[in-house]
Amino acid sequence: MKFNYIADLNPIQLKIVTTVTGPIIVIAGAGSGKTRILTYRIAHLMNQGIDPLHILALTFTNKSAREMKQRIAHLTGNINIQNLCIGTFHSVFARILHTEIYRLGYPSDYTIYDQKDAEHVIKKIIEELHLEKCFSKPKTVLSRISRLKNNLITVQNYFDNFTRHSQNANRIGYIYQAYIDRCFKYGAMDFDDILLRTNELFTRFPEVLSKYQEQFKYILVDEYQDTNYSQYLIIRALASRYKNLFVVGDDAQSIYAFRGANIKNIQNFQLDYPYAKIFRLEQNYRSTVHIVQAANNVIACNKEQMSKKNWTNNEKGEKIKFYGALSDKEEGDFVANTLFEIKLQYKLQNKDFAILYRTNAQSRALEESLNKKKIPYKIYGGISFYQRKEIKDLLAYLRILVNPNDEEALLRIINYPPRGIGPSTINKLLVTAKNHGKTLYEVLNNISFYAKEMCIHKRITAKLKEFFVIIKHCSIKLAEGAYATAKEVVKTSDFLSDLCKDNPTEGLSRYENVQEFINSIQASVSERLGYGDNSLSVFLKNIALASDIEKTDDDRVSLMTVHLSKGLEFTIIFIVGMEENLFPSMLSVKNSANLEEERRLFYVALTRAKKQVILSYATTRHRWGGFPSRFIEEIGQERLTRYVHRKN
DNA sequence: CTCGACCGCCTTTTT
DNA sequence: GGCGGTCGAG
Repeated sequence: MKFNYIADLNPIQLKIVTTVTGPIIVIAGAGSGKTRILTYRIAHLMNQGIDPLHILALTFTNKSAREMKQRIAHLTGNINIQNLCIGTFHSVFARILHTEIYRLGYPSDYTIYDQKDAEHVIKKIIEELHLEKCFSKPKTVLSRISRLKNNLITVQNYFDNFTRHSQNANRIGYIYQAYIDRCFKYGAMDFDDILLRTNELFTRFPEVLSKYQEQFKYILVDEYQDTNYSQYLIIRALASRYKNLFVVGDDAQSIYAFRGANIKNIQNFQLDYPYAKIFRLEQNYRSTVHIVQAANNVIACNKEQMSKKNWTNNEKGEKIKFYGALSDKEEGDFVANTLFEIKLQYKLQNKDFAILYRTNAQSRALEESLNKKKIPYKIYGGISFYQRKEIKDLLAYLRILVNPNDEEALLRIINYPPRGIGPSTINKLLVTAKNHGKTLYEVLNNISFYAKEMCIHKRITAKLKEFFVIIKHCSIKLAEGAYATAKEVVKTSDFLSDLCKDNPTEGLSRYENVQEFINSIQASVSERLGYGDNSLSVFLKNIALASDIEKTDDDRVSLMTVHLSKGLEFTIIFIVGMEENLFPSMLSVKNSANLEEERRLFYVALTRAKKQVILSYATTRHRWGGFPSRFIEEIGQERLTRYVHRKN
């Protein structure tokens, strides 16, 4: 299979794509053809006769993994494309753990906890240790623990080196210990555990590491500037035998420090691999001169950065536009109206436009305005489909069937829909389980035996039995697959009747969500047919790591946070909410490192656009509102025009 | 002891 | 504007 490297790539790109072995780092400016490099390189490896089984490509989002796979399939004509391992760190290593984790005492059908699940476990631990006064927000505690895990700091390590006789630090240590124990007992892992346990696996079982070193002889990492220490160690371990490690990144686009991303990973690559070849891609093929220069002006305000000169041969284009609105509502109307006009003027499609914002909460005002104008849109991210209450409830039923130790899931549904099992009964159950060293599931399974000791009413015992019959009944269906099981859960748990109770319209949409979910199971199961795996278990892991159901690719305006927009491009970009304390966020302005990350975030936003960027802010907004962002000034007068305020 | 209604909270960003 | 927590009724 051949494709035309020469015509599609510039000389540097060609060199990068065809240098097959050894460590390579590419510093790739925005719009410099990074995705093209990655896809062509993988296609080239395959054309050189390298078995796709030996190639591992790690991306930052599932979406980019999917897109990359499609492009490679296109380039290579589909040879063995399904053997190619492309995915996010989390999805790739979750899959590896599925086969290897038994070595660490976890079940292969382990459950993956999302942030809300993890927060809830932390919350219960705080309550049990009576530390509510010290830590009112589980979220904060979880993020501290997350930092420790991402830096592979064990509990012991933490107590030895980081607590320094501070009482609060010690308390965090106790919660950390309890959290790890509990997750292990539940057969559960949070997102950080997937990376942490992979490291543990590779360290404790060299033969396992060796196996995957042999499998993944060629490793490619996208968005290397956003890897954390835990991810860095995994890559280093896997690549240490063959050293065919190819990383791409741009320090100017590092926007995940809050999640533990460490910019040193990219800066120190050449220390780890002294013979690494380094390439720079500085020509921007995406944007106009005005956009590239505006972005350069903005990023130049940062002190911490590797120097580079991004430039373009593209047309000059139009200046960045800036509009001041009176309210968030009016800002939405401005965006909808302007979008509509530009679309007619340049004969564009809806999907040529994206509207970007700093926080998910900003999407609502935009939705209303777009609806008024009848402009179809799609919101990415936000409260994802799988995080909706009704879906999480249904998921909890499925989780408990696959992994009976998942107490978090069990507690979620033991009284949902309401069946008369309240907090005090649940507490008795927990105490009994603890006293006998049993799991909650085991106690329920044998409730007649424990009922007397627990001093519960016959009526309540009956309720508990009734509940457990539902669980048992559904687990019989497991053999028939995920789809049949989910349908059985909905049927026997009386799930749907509860949905419409309070609010008929909202209830209907919840009902539809459940329907859609069931359908998606069916689709996913038929897709996966023949894998010979417990389909429900695999399905649950996949959706824990997927952010959303992919909708069909129709003609809609895209709405998303700036974070989610990284790696994407659109003809026209709107960036709304350009206000001090919103963008940059108020939590970042006190600290220069955080402010610089916000600035990189704005840099990412600007460089998504091919032809035009339109900025706006509102003087009043639900909570904040106010003054134009400092970033507006940083664009530079020669790149910016301000709208004269129109009265509508 | 459980359920449902109401009140007040808080709002970065994500695998 | 959505969620969790609290309080009063059954």
